[in-house]
Amino acid sequence: MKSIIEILKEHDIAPSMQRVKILEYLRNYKTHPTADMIYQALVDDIPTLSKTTVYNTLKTFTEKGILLALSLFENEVRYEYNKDPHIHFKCMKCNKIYDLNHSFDHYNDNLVDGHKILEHHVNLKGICKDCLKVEN
Amino acid sequence: MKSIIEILKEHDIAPSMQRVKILEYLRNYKTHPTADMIYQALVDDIPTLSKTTVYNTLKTFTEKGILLALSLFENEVRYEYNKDPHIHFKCMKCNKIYDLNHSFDHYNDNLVDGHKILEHHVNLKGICKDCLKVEN
DNA sequence: ATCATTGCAAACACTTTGCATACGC
DNA sequence: GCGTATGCAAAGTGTTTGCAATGAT
Repeated sequence: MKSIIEILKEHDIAPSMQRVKILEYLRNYKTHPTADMIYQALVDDIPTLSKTTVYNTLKTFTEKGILLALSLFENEVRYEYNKDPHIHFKCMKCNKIYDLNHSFDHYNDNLVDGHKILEHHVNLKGICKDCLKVEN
Repeated sequence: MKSIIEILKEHDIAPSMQRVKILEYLRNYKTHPTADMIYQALVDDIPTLSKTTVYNTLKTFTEKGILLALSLFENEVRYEYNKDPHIHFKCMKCNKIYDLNHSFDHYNDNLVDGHKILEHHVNLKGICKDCLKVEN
């Protein structure tokens, strides 16, 4: 597996402690965290960490194409590292967000009603496998 | 066409000037406005209108099922009245949001990877018909 | 020494809350 | 008159900005 530092360099980003830890976190935990969740997770490890740095870093990563910024179902931005085609599913009970590996080429490079489609985001909502178990 | 007051009563909402105007606006202008856009559009007509009332009203309408609150592509909530099945398309150039009448029953009442799907939101992004014309 | 990154504090934008006033039946 | 809707002001979130201190080469 490629090292975090390699990935940063490939994207023309100078490695720093904070940047490495943040990207590492996003690569390890595919939980679509918010900036605040990332901050909370890392501040024990880097006590001087500031939220500003987290925001700056996420912005840089997103601009350079390492991360994807998601507006899923609520009014907050979530970030993810995974770039493989997939869709999102959010459980209405436990609020967990799952990646589903349903590729969805339906609209790729296509014209729909005369509009040129460049991206598509499919967000599903319902009750997840685990919560269904608890219900029954 | 059903009157706004009828619709309100059907949903157990006491009609008031503000409520009527807000729902009227959303029924007439299918632009997926934010709370602020609605406020700006109506404040000339109702000079005493407050944003709190707009927020309260949108919340009530959403809870009672008259409106749908959308987290489309940015970090802000947009509201729509239209409940027919459709998907959203946002132009990356002019930022306009279109409704596309592609019903999308693909995932309806379905289990995907063991999760029970209750809602789906399909958001497309690209260049709209009009902006394509300007480009060429 | 230079240039970029970090991080505090303050500003900002959007939304919610507390509460007194006003309205409608 | 009573109960609800309204709207001001203040508080609460999530995020951005200005800028001085720090860090890396």
